[in-house]
Amino acid sequence: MNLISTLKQQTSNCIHQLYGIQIQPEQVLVNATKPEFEGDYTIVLFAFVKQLGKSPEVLGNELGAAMLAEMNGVLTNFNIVKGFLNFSISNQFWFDSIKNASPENLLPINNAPRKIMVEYSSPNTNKPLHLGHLRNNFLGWSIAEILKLQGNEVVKTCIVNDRGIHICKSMIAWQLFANGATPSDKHQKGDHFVGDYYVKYNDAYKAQVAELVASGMTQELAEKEAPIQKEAQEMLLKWEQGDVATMDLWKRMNSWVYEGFDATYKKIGSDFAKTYYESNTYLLGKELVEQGLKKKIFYQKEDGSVWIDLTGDGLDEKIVRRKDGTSVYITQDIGLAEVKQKEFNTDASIYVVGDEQNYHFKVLKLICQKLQLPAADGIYHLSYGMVELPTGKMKSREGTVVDADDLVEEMINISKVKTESLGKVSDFTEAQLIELYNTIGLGALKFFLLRVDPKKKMIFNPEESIDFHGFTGPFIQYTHARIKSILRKTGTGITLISSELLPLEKALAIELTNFPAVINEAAETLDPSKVAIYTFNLAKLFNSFYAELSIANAESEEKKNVRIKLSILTAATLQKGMSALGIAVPEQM
RNA sequence: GGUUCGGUAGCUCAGCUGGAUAGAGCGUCAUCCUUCUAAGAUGAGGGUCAUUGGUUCGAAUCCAAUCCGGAUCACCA
Repeated sequence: MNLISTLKQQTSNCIHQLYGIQIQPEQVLVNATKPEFEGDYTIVLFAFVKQLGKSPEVLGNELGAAMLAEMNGVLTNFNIVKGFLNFSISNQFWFDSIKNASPENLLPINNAPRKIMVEYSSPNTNKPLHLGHLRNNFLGWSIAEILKLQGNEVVKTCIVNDRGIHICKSMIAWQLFANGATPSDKHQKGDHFVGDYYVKYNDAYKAQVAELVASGMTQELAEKEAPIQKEAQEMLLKWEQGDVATMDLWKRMNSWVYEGFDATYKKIGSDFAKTYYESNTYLLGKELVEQGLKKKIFYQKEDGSVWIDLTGDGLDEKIVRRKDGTSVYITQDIGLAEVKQKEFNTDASIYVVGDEQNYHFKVLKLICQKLQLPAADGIYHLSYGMVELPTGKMKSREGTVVDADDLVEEMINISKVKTESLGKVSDFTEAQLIELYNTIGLGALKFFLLRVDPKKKMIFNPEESIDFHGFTGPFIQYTHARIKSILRKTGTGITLISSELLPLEKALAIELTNFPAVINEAAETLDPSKVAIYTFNLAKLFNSFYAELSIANAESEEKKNVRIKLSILTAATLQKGMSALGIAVPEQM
């Protein structure tokens, strides 16, 4: 148990002993004492003043004395300022915490590990990945890692939206405009190649609509009647009927896309225990719709389409099968939920999907519950905000998307230029340099996307390149490399006897003990930004410590050893924290 | 219009289970490399916490109303 929990528990115990009143430990507010006051931790007394009928002064003195007796050796002193009870922690306590800690025991202890699925990435096969997908991929990966660090078993999965009208659009455009060209003919990544035909489809569609409107048709009707649109719809129908030629083209174009995706995934470090394809799950979805229809959970309209009425739950009516019998988005997600649960039998299933689909997941969970699927209660939507440009939302049709591959490449290039200009790695081999540029470039990008609260939308300005100073990945990577450099010189074989800690040493010791709590909090709130902020603060604190106090030339051997141990622990904690964000830390940079 | 998320320094964001004088980073200005990696450190400057009202010993934080912005309420996925 960490010190803060102990303090809460003891406060609860002491109040019970003194006044016979039960206060839950969670109700006790323990803060780090503000620097301008004496002490390390503060208990806020106001909350109990009324309940106990004591003045803050009296309560503080009685409680303080009781706590001091109870936690003899840990607490050395207390003082009261207004309603704040400040405790000083003994030097020995912090010294022991440094002494007993090691890179192997940094993580929280989990007595009730769970099996959790994290589904993320979920691309469509009609366009390449963009900046928004990167946020998704990094978030999904990071959440999985954080849950693992917390001691859970994690299964990473991906659902590929490989079917549907949007794929048919690319296919139609390819048939019409490609003259049989392939990605290798054009020296293009397959996902980019196919994405270009999706754009071509939209251009053609727009042109046809404009033409029809010019000939006197209403906009609304023109949008329905555009010939290319009808072709796409027919193709979807043919696809669902298993038409051989259509299936062949579909498989061929998808294989191009997958090649492209694989290259990107490899570069950014995304991986999956299992990849699902919507083309495989939608049929089960249709089957579940059939069952739901029999159980009268769904109902059929006159035109043959199937619906569920969720107005009783404060939502709307929702279609689950079209009148032509084809399935919609939610149909396949119902099937997928069932398939995943059968295959992995997880306690919870986290879907990393943008907040534009909040409604969809509300509906999905509700339908699964009504169908009494075992997966239903474990469904959790990790909703994240869109990445926007200063000019507004990214729109593929208007050419304002930031392409994932381009951005990654650019980041790696910038890190190369910066590294070369600093000239600190002249002893690296060519292969080591390439690895380093990747580590720093991706580190900057991942940290940038993970450092903000997932649920908030964020703004990315392509004009201003992502920073390498301050609250950034490279700053933390640099701090790590710097520590490693020092440790290479000082060695790490040390024995700690005792030492009076200086303020900066103590501050570092305190911050280090917070790591398990941070991991737990990030895991519970599914929020990697908590880890990003913590690692940044730790690195910053170390840098102040480093600037102020010499490690190799410390005042005494004992001091030197304490600082080496603090350095070892800081480096290990930074490494673990960054790994939770999917970011590697170099030994030298 | 319903639902929902947000509005904190010039910019990007923390802080939100109510607690002491609201914090970082970037940018601006100033200082520090013959001494462990300056991708660093130290300091200065910068705020009607959208607005109004309420709850309370105490509100950026909770409640209500209003204003502004996003998402969604699709037979797109």
